Amino acid sequence: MPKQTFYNLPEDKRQTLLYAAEKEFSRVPVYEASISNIVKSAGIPRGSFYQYFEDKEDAYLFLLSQQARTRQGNFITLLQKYDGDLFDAITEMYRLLLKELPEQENLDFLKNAFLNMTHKIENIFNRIFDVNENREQLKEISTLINKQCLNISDEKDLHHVIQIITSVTFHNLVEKFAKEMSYEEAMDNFNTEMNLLKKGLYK
Amino acid sequence: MPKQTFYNLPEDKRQTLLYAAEKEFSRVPVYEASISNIVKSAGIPRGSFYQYFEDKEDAYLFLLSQQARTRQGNFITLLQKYDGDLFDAITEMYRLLLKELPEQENLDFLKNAFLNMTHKIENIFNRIFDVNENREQLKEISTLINKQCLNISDEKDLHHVIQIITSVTFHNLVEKFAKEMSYEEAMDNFNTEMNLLKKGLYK
DNA sequence: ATAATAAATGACACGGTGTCACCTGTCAAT
DNA sequence: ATTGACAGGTGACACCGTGTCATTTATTAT
Repeated sequence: MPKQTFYNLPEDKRQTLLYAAEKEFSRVPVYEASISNIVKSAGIPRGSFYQYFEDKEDAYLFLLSQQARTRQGNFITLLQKYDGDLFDAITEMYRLLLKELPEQENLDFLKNAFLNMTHKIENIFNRIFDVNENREQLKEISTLINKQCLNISDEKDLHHVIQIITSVTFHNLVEKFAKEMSYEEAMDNFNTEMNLLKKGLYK
Repeated sequence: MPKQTFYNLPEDKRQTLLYAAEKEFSRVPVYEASISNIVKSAGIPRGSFYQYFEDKEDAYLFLLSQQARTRQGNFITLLQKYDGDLFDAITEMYRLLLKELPEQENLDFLKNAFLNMTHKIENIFNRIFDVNENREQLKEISTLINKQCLNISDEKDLHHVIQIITSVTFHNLVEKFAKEMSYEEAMDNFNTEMNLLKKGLYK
């Protein structure tokens, strides 16, 4: 959290600083961003930055959550609009996000936020469950899975199902570590989610 | 990718170096890890490190993929064991992973790998779709959603469904950026996955 | 024995971080 | 008007990490 001094700042100076920070975080991912660039661009001395923020991350998370907050509320509204259809609401939300993105001046900022290491790790994770190593394997898997599955009609669907399961598994794993869950807790969550997924896909 | 010189190294020296790197990446997340510590711990001069690897990330990704590779093959075997039941296979895989984790000497390494920034960003992302702001909202959402949904019986399930959708959405978003997909491509993928999810949950 | 090639080495230039002793401006009390 | 106290401003500095490169050393081929 920014320090009190940050909030005591006159509006224009605060905006200048935030703008400089956003510019820097748009240029490169957080871990490559430098405070030196921010203060240079904002025209404030180095020491002042530390008067306002704990460190680089502090400023970054403030910006991120500030941007997130502007989207608050949308979801409920959309849910009402689509009469409780969760998927229609979320699809609309996703669509809006993608649609607005190219026009958004903070596109690079968001891009960096989402790319930030994550995809590298997900790629590695995908490798653990890699089923695309060669066509033979995929055929084999397809045959095996079709014994059980109702809804997977073609290869594209199979790929997507694996995507879904991978991302949910990944999410569970990250959550387990982040919230320091016990083995039992983690398995319990995982099973609940897998069962929900299962219902839709099985004979 | 490590350079050729790395592979030319005598086995014991290579192991010492890898061990030192793993130790450092277990101590802190990649972006905090330092080459200085690795070379000090491995007892090699700084310049040598750059003889073997491009940079820190290079060594890190090598270690990660090396560890991932040891799990290769498991998945197909499990799939056969469970006669093509995708969920049983993946659940078993997850279970094994969690079960083995505490005994694994590289626990901290894996922990850092999964925590590495990701959860911070996911948390922010969750905030965008935040439906847990207050009980009232959750009730409201629950009522709305139950008009459409078949399988969500209690609040816990609702929470998990939202988790699933969030993580799939998140995954799609990261993928879109990582693979520089067009709007159409991204929406297409997203819709396919949402439809697969939908089938299981709707009246 | 010699040349050629590959690898090893560590000092160094560069750039970034966070701190701290000191400076400045403001404002209430005298 | 003067003082002191205090919040905030400032930038030089100590420290640490990166990647490079000229030089040295080892290895191999001729």
